[in-house]
Amino acid sequence: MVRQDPKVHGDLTGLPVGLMFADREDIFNAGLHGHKVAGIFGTKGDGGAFSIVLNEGYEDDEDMGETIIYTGEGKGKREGGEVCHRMFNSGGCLFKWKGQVREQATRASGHEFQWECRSKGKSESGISVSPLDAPQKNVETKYPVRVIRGANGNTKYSPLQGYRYDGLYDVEKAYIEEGKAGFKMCRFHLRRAKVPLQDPLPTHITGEGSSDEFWSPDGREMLAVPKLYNPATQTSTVLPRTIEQKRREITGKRRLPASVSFKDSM
DNA sequence: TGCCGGTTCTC
DNA sequence: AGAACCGGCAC
Repeated sequence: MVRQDPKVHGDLTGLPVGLMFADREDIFNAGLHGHKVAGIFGTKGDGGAFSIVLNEGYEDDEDMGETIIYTGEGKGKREGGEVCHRMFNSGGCLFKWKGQVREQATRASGHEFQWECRSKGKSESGISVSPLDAPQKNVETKYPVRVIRGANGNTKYSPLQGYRYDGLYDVEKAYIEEGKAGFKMCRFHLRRAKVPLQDPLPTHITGEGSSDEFWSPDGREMLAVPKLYNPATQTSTVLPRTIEQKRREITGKRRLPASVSFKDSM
């Protein structure tokens, strides 16, 4: 298997906008994103992040298509020096504390532990965000980041299954702010890059996700069915019919707000 | 939904 | 060694 170097700023050859991936492993094997779990790949030393995966890991995320507010994890130190921070798959309720993940996670379901963390971990000096501060470097270097959206997202810009490469975004701002769970969070304002000229952002026709028409990756026509990339063969194929059914199942489980209307999605 | 094993990267 | 927007399966 030929895996492209993920430590490249910008597009990768043969991986156009709109291309779908089955899971994080395929994204990794293609070289589009250099981590199998983490959402941000790249460090300050790399000149900034190379790519990010947007998959609704944090409740503070806001995805507006052309613009994105991406929320990295906040981390703070308590007075005693213990480090506590919010875990990515937590729904904002679980915490990791001095390696005692499970036990503390259970305790963290109560308000007391949350308060203990948030109240003691506020000082700016106590905030450690590496490597989540990588996008701050992108603001300086102007390097865009590759954005991959996952199906856990809850907007009309999210794929209905798997993951999709949505092209390059510029990092306009990067700062630290207190998130909804009371932690200092790294927040990045992303805007879809104009240069180089990119294919249109793949978007559902309806806000309900009842249609799966995406823009084609190479042209300007609409595709009835998106293409799935196989890193092993380095080929992309139209998704088979059986997955079409699965897609409908996923569609039924989507948590799109009732306020989303057809008009909103245009 | 919750628990837990596993992989890759960076320090 | 520690941390990260997985993935799978049990309950």
